[in-house]
Amino acid sequence: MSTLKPKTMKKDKCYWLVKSDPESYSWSDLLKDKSTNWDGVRNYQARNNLRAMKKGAQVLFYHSQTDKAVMGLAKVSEESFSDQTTNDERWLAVKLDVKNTFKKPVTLELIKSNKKLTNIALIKQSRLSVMPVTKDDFDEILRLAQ
DNA sequence: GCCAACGTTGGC
DNA sequence: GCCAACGTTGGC
Repeated sequence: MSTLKPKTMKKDKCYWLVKSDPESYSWSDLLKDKSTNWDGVRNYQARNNLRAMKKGAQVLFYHSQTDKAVMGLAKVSEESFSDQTTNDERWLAVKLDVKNTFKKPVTLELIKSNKKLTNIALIKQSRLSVMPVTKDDFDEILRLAQ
C-alpha cells in the first residue's frame, strides 16, 4: 500500500501572511534590519503555521491596526526553531528576510472588495497572526500591488 | 474608545 | 469535559 501523501508539498507550504502591529514592528523596521526572527507568537494555530513554513517560502507582510495593508514581501530564511524570547518550549519562531516593498500597499479594504479573495484567512480569521495563503490569492495580491 | 470574535483559564 | 469569566486582537 502506498501512501496518498505526495512527496513534495510545494503548492501548500510556499505562501504565507504574517501580521504585525507597526507600532511594535513595522515593515520599515524589517527594511532596516534586512532580517528578523519572527518570534513572540503565543497562539497555537499561528505556531503550527510557523512550524510548517519552509525555507524559501514567500511571506506577505501585513500591517494591522493603523495601516491595515500588505506592505511587502519577505522570505523564510530559516525554518522553525524554538522561540528565544521565552523559556517555554512550546513556542517557535522562524527567520524572515526582507525581499521587496510593494509599489502600492494592498489595503484590507481592497482585499475585502476583491471577489477573488473572499476566502482569504485574513478576512475569515481576523485574529490569526500567521496564516497560509493559496497560490491564487498570493498571485492576486501581488497583482494588486503593482 | 468600543466591541465582536476568539482563545485561554479555572471552577465545578 | 463543560462552560462562565476573563483577556487579547484588530477592525471600525
